[in-house]
Parts: sequence; C-alpha cells; structure tokens
Amino acid sequence: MTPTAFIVLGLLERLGPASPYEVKQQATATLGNFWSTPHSQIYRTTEGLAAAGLLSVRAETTPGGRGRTVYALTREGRAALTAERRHTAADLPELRDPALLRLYFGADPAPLAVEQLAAHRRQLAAYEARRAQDDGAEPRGPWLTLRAGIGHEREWIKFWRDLAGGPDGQPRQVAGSDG
Amino acid sequence: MTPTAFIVLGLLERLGPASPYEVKQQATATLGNFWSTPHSQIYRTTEGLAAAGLLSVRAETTPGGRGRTVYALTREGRAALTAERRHTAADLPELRDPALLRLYFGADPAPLAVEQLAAHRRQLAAYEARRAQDDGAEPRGPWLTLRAGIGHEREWIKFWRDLAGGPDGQPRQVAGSDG
DNA sequence: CCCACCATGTAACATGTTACATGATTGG
DNA sequence: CCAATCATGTAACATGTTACATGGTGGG
Repeated sequence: MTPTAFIVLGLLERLGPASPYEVKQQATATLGNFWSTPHSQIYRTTEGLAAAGLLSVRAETTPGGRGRTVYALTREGRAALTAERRHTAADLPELRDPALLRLYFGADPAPLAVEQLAAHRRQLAAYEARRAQDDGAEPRGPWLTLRAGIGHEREWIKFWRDLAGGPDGQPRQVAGSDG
Repeated sequence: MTPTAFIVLGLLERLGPASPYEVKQQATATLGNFWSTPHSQIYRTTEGLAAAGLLSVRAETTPGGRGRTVYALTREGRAALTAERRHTAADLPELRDPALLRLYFGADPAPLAVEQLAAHRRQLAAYEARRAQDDGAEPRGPWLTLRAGIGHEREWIKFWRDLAGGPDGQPRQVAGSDG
C-alpha cells in the first residue's frame, strides 16, 4: 500500500464518509506538518481505492444542487488499514534536503545556514505552539509524531547554527560535538 | 533547477567528462546516503541539460567497440552550478517517514519502534564508519552533510528508543525530554 | 563455451506538481 | 450584483520507480 492510500484510509476512518475535498482539508490541517499530499493525488487515490474495493462510492447532491462524491471505508478497507498498521518493515527515508545538497556541492555554508536557521526556527515555533495546544491529547499517534518533528527541528537548528557563524560570519564551531 | 540536475552538474564538475553510467556510480558511492537517484533519471537529466546547453555531448566508442555517450560541463553549465550554489532560499523538506505515518494512524508503537531502532542503529554505524575513514577530509561539503546525517540518526534513535520499551514491551518514557 | 556481472541504455507505469475550469455562497 | 472564496474536480507535465533489453568481459 502506498503512503497516500494509507493516509486516505486513515483519514476516512476518522472522518467517516467524506468527499476527497474533505479528506484533503483534514490532511492539511492535521498531518500537513510531516507529510503533505496535493488534492489531485487524493482524488486519484480515492478512485483507485474504490476500484480495489477498499472504499464505497456514493454520489450525492449538495443542498445547493451541486454534485459531489462521498467515499467510505468498506470492510476490506478497514482490514487493509489494520494490516498496514501492523507492518513493521523499516525502510529508512532519506534526508533529501536541497540545502544539504548545496552544502555538499560546495556552497558557502554561512549565508545558507543563516536562512536555514531562520526557517527551521519558524517551523519549530509552529510545532511547539501546536503542542502547547494539545499537550497530552488523545489519540497518542499524532502527539508522538509531533514530538518527532520537534526533535528533528531542534537537530537542524543545532546543525545550521554551528555553520551560521557569529556576527562576523565566521563558523563558531566545525568539529563535531561528538559523544 | 531541479535537485537531480544540480546533482548531475555537481558530479560532472568533479568527474570531468563522463557517461551517465559513471555519474550514477559516483552518485551512489558518494551521496547515496542522503539523496539517491535512479539511473534512469540520470539519463533523462543529462539529455535535458544537454538540450538546454548546460552540457556538451560526445559520442564515443569503447575499446570493446561498444558505444557510449560522454557529457561534459559547458561554460553555461558551470555558471548554472555557481548560481545554484549561491541560492539560499529555504524550503524545508518534510520528514515523510512511513513509520511515522503508521504511528500517527494508531499503530502499536513498541513493535514498530523495535524495528526502526535497529534499522537506524545500522545506518548510524554505517555513517560513523565512513566518518572515521575520512575524518577532516576536504572538501568540507561532504563531511558536513555526513555530520548532519549522523545527527539525525541519533535523533531518530532517541525517539524510537523511548517507544521501543524495555524487555517487557512497556514504553520507558513518553513525556518529552524537554528543555 | 557459458554464466555472471559490468556497462549502457529504453520503456512502462505510478506518483507528485502545477495549472486550469467551473458551480455555489457570501460579504460588500 | 460583483468579487472573493469555498467546494469540486480535470488535465498536463515532470519526476521517480520498476522492469526490460542487450553487448561486452572475465572466470570457471
């Protein structure tokens, strides 16, 4: 199962029957932080899952007279979701950071680092604001992934801060803070 | 410029004139750790860059009588490389970790974490072995990205270790080690 | 000589990205 | 009533992934 399919199934479980549009809204609102998906992809995926029998389709007409398509989990869909949750196979993702690529190929570290540092600080602030909002929230999953995000942002900040240098633009530290 | 294009240009600068096959070998050997690229993609990209005038093309015949295509940076190609190195725009990558997705959607943390922990420990060991090999190596870029990779592997290990639990399968710690 | 692997690509398909299109609703 | 925005999709194109194809080379 592709990640996008898993996302669609998982969100439909939470939402109950919903249109791809609603799924997309939910995706953006909740896990947009560590895994975004464009709406065109959501539409394709709901179609595909319906064709595979994991979702049921219902054509609706809105009060306004406009058509829309509502999908819901079938029994097979729920089973697939459960199965996917039980997978423990570990294929590690790559960092795939364009900034890292530039660094690798000889970009001047300091100016790059200044921008990266600022961006990661903003991201960390956003994460922490969210965590403050739903500290201790149930279910646990989202809270844990948020924690992962925060940890990695902090790691990035450490990394780029070392390269950003002081006011004179010199690196403050290059040797690894090992141990 | 796409990341793949940048990779191809950067590697061709190091290699001098080379075939897509050689570029791919180099890519795997050097930055396969944080950004892999399939060889089919390298072929497409060299074609595209040549069409855009950033690479020159030369058809060769190997000693064995087999044909191959050798690409080399043009002046425009070098200029594009320099320009890209100067970009500092920061669009942050997402974590996009399938394991995190499972966690988010309610997978049981402990068994997932056990596998993830093992995988990340292997990856960390590989990184550290490499770093031991070329500690202090020049140029600096690759060494720095390796450091980033190590930092993030450690962060993942911390994260999953907390979820993996002791021998009894209970989480050892769930509240954030904040500070 | 044949099998495995290296070198060199091409093709087919899935996924991701960006842009386009268009009907309802709502605020000014 | 007009513009902006919400809701609902479709289309075109780029990128990434997987599989296929084929010529040389070297070892058993």
